[in-house]
Amino acid sequence: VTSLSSINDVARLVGVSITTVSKVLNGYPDVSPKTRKKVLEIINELKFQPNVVARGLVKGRSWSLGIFLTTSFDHPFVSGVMGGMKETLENSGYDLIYLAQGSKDPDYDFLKHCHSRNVDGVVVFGFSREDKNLMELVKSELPSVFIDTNLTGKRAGYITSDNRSGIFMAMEHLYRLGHRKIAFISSMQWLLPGRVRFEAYLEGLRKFSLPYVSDYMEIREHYIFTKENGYESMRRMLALKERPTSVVCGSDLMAIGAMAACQEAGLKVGRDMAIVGFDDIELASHTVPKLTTIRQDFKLIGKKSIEHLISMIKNPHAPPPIVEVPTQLIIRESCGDTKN
Amino acid sequence: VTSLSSINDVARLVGVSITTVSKVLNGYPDVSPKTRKKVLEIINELKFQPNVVARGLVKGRSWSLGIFLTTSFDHPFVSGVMGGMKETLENSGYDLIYLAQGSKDPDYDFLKHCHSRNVDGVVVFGFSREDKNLMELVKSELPSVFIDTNLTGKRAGYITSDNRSGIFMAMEHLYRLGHRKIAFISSMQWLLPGRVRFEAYLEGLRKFSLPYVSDYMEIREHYIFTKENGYESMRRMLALKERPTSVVCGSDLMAIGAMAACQEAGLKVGRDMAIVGFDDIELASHTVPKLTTIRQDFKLIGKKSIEHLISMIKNPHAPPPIVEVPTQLIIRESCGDTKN
DNA sequence: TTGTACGCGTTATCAT
DNA sequence: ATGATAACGCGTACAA
Repeated sequence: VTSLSSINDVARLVGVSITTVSKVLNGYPDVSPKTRKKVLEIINELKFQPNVVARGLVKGRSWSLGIFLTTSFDHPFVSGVMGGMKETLENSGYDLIYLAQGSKDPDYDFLKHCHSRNVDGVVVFGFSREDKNLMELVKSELPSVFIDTNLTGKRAGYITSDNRSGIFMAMEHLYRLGHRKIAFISSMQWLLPGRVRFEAYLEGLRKFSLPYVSDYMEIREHYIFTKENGYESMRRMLALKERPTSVVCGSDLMAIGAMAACQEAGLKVGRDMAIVGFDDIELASHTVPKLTTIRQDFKLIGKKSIEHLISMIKNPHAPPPIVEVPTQLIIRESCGDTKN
Repeated sequence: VTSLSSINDVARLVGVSITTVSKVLNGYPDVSPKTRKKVLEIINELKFQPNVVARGLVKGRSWSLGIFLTTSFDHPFVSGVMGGMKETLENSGYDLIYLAQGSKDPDYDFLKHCHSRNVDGVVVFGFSREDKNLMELVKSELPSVFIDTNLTGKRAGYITSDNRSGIFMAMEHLYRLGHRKIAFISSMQWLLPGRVRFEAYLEGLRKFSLPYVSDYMEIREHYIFTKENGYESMRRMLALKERPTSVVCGSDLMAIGAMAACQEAGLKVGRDMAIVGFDDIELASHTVPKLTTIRQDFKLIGKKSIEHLISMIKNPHAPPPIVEVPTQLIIRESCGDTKN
């Protein structure tokens, strides 16, 4: 679909060349006041608006950003982050193009798709850093921001949460409450957050001089941050002769699954077992008992990713972002530390 | 950003005109096998991919769809529906452009934005049907699909849930359980789902020969489907001399708020008060007691909206959709009908 | 079978 | 102050 009225129509009706119209459109000074006035009138009359696509073709700037997704939109993390993007997008002049990747095509190419759509920059969501498509993007000249994938390049940076501190806060909280047997249930080693959280857990063990007990670690490779996996892992832990008194989970959903396993086993979460989650999704404040968790600032992640992307586009020398958005310990009831 | 290599580069390297390259690109028969072969080779070598934007300029088809949002991405309804869109989008050849509306500009124009971006069609999410922007869209030639707004035009249709049946199912369920005092807490008369649900409630009253008690209806105009509003409304109801024994809520969040109000008043939901929600968001199955609710098929709504939009684009005579996606009663615990 | 010329809607250079 | 003209990357009728 093309514009109903083009710059040609405006020019014709005013009786000037399209060059002149273009000049008033772009605020050039060399056009007489009366001509400018007439042009503006016709523009209003015709409800004309310049075609940003055609403009992009000649200017080399499309005023559009691309976004790639692995998981779907209906995922608290994705939708939360995109919520943050939306606000930054408005009034920025940029539109956001969801680049739908055909799952059919085996050698589908991210970079090609970007060029084909003329996007000025791209946001990439939660892919593995080994993905050859990402490697290509990183090496390219296209400004790109990765969320939760620690890839960098001349024009590529990333945004993620400060997962390390998050895990530390969780462990410190438990430690202060007297826990010495702190288990860990998490997922997906091959994605940044999974890796970092696990490493932080190990580091935390040393930090608080806690013993390394491999039975207390459930982080199978193929794991995903789901309720079901949390449930299964917790069941295994509960079957241990000497079971942990507390568990740090890689996600709220896993924590919720773990809570279910405890309740099923007749344990009271918050008294017999302390559990802390990660994310602080809506659900976390609605469980019984309410979940103590590490909050990720979804909106800020989204906001920063767009801000940095635009900044890189505007300024060729802007350094690619490497930012860790602070996490926060939200104390509720699942560690038994409140009156309940 | 423009393509690294253009059709010109290919032509030059092969030693033919760009016309010939274009022909192999578009599968024209009139090109010799060897020429075609050479062209294909260079295309691979250069990792060339035609610029879909430039192509759109000349063909009048951009292979892109627009989407307007009132609320943000981080809303169970929006993200759920978009999840359904995603799957249909992949392999469809279309990309989805989030059209960010500058909140600054008072006379920002949807249609203009669409033309400016050359989108082939547009999905509009949850605006009021009185919105002048929507009126303009409906009257235009641009294929458009409205979600939860019953607007139609020559090239415009809508998709929504079968809210009416949903409310009926809820009321019938309560009626069968013996309830005769069925209250209604809902919101936003000016949006389609709000209106339909309320009308269905009134109709249900007649259907089941229940008395019209205005005290049992909380549907203030400015209301939004939030937990807080559900909470407030329930409190008011509980203060009634003769209070209802059951409540149908316009959303799960409202139902959750209502549950909180009941518990605060010392009532046991499921025994002293039956509550049914609407939506079946993730949260609904995690409340205590678990929420009985009317499920909307988010994904199907998303799927259908894209399918119909594409079909309208491909076929100028395709009738605009007017579809109501079935809803479903999900019986859990909040009406006291299960062992708990 | 191949290439010329024009057009899509716009901006930019350079005369006039 | 204004307007040809070329260009952006591509498709296509028509001529060769």
